[in-house]
Amino acid sequence: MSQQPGADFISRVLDVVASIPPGRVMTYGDVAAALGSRAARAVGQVMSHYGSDVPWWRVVRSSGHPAIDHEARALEYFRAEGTPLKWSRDGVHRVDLVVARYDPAR
DNA sequence: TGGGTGACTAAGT
DNA sequence: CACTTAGCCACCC
Repeated sequence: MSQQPGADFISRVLDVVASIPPGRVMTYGDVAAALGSRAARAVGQVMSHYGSDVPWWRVVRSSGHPAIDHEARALEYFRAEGTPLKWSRDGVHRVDLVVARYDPAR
């Protein structure tokens, strides 16, 4: 009990994402885990509908790829924030999770 | 109440 | 690492 007013799944997801510092990233699974759930997909759903008010680019997939169909937009933020990046031969960019992964509990 | 959807993840190839 | 298949969870109609 003791859930704060309006503290439903959506509000908590947005709160966690907003807590990610610049230059760092979290995976969808990590955000879900921070909420005590495994609903990585549900996190993505929330981002797609409510992510416009939070740094959604700081949430990436387990492989370090940014949100599907938003890679180009995310790249601009990554470069501006100095997020550690790695590149594939085709010019496909991806976050270096080894360096940039952020754990709110640590 | 039940079924479909998706800005996902893990495991196998 | 890339692609494919199956499993998951919360949301919406």
